[in-house]
Amino acid sequence: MTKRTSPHPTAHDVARLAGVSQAAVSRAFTTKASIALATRNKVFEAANALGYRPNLLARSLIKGKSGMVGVVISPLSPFCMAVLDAFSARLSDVGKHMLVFTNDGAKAVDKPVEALMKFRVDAIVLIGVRVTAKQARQCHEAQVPIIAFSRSPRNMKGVASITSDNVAGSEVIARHLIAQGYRTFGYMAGPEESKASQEREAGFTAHLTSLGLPAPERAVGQFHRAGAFEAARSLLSRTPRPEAIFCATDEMALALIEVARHELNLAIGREVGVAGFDGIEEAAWPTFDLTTYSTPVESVIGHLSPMLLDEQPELPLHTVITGKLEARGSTRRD
Amino acid sequence: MTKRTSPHPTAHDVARLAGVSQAAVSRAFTTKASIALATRNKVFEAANALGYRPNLLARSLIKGKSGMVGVVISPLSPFCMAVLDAFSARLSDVGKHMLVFTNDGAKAVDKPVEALMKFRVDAIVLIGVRVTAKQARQCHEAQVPIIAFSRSPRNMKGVASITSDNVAGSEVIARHLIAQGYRTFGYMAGPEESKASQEREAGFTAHLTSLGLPAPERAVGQFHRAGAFEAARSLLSRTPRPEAIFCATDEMALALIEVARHELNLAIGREVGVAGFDGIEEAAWPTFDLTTYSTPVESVIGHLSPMLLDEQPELPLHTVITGKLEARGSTRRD
DNA sequence: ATGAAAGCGCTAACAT
DNA sequence: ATGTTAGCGCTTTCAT
Repeated sequence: MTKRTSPHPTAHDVARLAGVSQAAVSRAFTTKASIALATRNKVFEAANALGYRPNLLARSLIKGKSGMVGVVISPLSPFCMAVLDAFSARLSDVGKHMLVFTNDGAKAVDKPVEALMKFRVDAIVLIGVRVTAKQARQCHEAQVPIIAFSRSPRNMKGVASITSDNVAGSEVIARHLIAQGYRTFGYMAGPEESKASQEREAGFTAHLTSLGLPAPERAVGQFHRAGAFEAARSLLSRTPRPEAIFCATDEMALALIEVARHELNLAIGREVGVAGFDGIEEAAWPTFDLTTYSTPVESVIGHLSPMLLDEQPELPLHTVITGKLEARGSTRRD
Repeated sequence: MTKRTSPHPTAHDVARLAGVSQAAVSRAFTTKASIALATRNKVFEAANALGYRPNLLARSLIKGKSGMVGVVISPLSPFCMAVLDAFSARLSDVGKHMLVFTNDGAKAVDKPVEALMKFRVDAIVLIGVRVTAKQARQCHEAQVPIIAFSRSPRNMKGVASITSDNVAGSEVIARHLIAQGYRTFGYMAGPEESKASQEREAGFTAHLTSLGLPAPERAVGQFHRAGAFEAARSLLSRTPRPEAIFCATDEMALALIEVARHELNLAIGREVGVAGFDGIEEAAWPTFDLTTYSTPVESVIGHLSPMLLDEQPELPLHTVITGKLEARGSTRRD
């Protein structure tokens, strides 16, 4: 078998070899098409001999949709990568495919989104990146649903969103920190324009002040390691030093732990409490043992999938995912 | 503007509005097509008003190639993720796109590869996954170049490959370990069928035995964290314990460090030397300070790109990338 | 420089 | 159940 002649044999080639019509070939490769078993077998045999593969581009052209989902993701974040992993697995389960762009964090993702539209993707998923309102409107007009996860403007026309319960989660962190005996606090923020960072700060601060405690010292860590190092140095060198520091992401919290330990020789937990947000794998590593408010990835994916499969883009517009406190050693004082 | 009527206006719609032929619209969107500036402007104006976007699926159908590169990647490895990041950036630079599949490590990736072929991807890149010889042959016959990076069988017809200099690098590690005063050794392997792990072990062992030293104790860590934990416990509890342990990947080395520190209370470097391979970011973190032989990602990408752009798939069949020893605290005895 | 016409490889009526 | 026909939205000769 496989004595191919052209690099990409067509349904026509197969039809000729099998002695059937080209349409029959099409049917043979379509589940639930009415075709006699005998013909189907003839077709498969011929197809096999030629190394035929249905051209999905042609199929997509007719169907008006490609079976591909566009993904734009900010590269360097571990949490986003975890979501991407899980999402990818989920997609192959339902026979869809992933057209992926990574985007340098800060700038808006209009260019990649534009490219995705030209490929007629069935939907666009934004992971940890922002899109402009203009672009969002265009997607809406083209009837391409766009779903933003994490760090995205809410209430944008045509953009569904999935987020962690930033406010509530941060309040849980605050409560936990206080229960552990810490009394003065710091907050390490992401970029100022990040909705997620704003909400986490708000939830954290609100709980503190509601108890008559002072608002946290703050520094901006930009959601990445380099920025977090800077911010950590700033936060940890204030006098008096905050007794516990809440970082807007685990990734930044990890960086802070390293600065505290290796540059300032502080005992994590006892001399300075550290908490993060997201629940990335590394947080659970014994080395870090980081207290965090974790957003279960499976839950994110669980909410994502129906939005992609259903034809109604109007179902759950803004979903908030409830996470869970993971109390660990980084907030243990003794 | 943008008073769209259909969700996906076609070149025909634009032509009608602009009062030109449909072919003119096509030319307007083609660089280096002969078209009068005036017409082009009329077309752009109309296109803009309608929210027209050329359908790349249709274009691909004609051209016989899609402008997409297929990527199959094993999910959980940090090193592979780093390569993916860099590769993605490089691809957008040249206007190509990435159709991504992740694959549960162990099993062969024939299914994803098959799917990619149906989308008429221009090339397939395998990152840390293996493909069967049969599948490779089929790609070759379909004239879809396939490029394997890391962990892939060499000398497979139609498969170009890029690998680290596993043997030489591991020898460098051995030499370094000996120079630091370690005399008995352990090796943590990946899956037995992994070419990369085999080569790293061979290079390491060969150097030791050439010096009359005993071959290393070994355990299999499977290239992932869970496996590495097991292997680490096994390796570290042998009597006598190896003075230094070389792990086939940084990821596994990190796990070993955690076991040594937190389960066995060993001082890394002084009581047990640890070295890895790859040069992932985490290795440089102060907490780990892991000695490793690093493969520069930029170099990988640098070799990958020409294979994708050139039309000759016959240029550099098997590329070996030279890395560099990063000597750090995890192999300092004092 | 521009339009008319012929496909790219496939699916989806419509016949039979 | 099967063949025939007409497109999907675009690029590309070929005329003009």
